[in-house]
Amino acid sequence: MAEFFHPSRDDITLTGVLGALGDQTRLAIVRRLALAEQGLNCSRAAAFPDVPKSTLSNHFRMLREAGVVRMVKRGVENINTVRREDLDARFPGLLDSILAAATAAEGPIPLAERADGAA
Amino acid sequence: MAEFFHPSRDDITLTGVLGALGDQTRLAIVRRLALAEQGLNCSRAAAFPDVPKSTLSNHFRMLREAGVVRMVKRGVENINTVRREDLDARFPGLLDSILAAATAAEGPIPLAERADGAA
DNA sequence: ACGGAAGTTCGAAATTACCGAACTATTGGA
DNA sequence: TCCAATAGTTCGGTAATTTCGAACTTCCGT
Repeated sequence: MAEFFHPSRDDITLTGVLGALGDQTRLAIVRRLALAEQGLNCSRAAAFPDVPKSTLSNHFRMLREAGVVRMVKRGVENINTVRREDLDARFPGLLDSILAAATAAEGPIPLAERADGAA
Repeated sequence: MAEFFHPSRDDITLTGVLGALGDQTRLAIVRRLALAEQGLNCSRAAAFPDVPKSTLSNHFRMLREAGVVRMVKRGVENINTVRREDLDARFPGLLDSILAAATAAEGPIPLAERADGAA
């Protein structure tokens, strides 16, 4: 399969980003990715037992096409990272304020859901 | 008609707010409302000739139910204001960073679209 | 080559958004 | 008081989007 499509930095739109993050599942994914240093595959970034994987695949595609997440194939898995530099360059402070708001309103990501595998 | 439903401050959700603002029309409405000192009726806040009024009515309802906008009946019109205090209390800095990102990425609201009637 | 792991794609069903038409409520004027 | 205009809402059908199970593809280890 060919590489994934990613919008260039200047093609990232504010409403696109807000819409992508305006969903519980996708926001949770991005929160986990933001915690991870080196990127996470889809299964680790989105370990929600109740959400079918086809739905999760769609969520990752939405995040990618909105310019929030970069996806790179590595073997059998896709490594996802938050496009922090691009987002910070285009919308300074936005991502941090959203992540801070998520933490303030909903608390830190529970340990059981931590992507780094820490117990 | 009864009063409009508004979520209490603590019932405002982050994904609700982001979803409400993740739309060109609704973000433009909120940008205008944020500029206005004393609130605007729907027609002034959303002077988009190409958007039907039933659609605009739905947009205002979404903004209201997400907790972004407060609506008060005054005579034949509804006065809309951004719920700035509630939003700032619940998600400090979020609204400002979104408005700043909108201005940075799309520029200031054009004079012809200014809600204060200034030429 | 086989089997498992990780995701994607497809298609149908469910949900949601859009918009024209009709309706309600309020105000100002004849 | 009655009429018309203004400002929005509601309703109903259609269009667009989202969801999700099943089948498929790709890659890696054995």
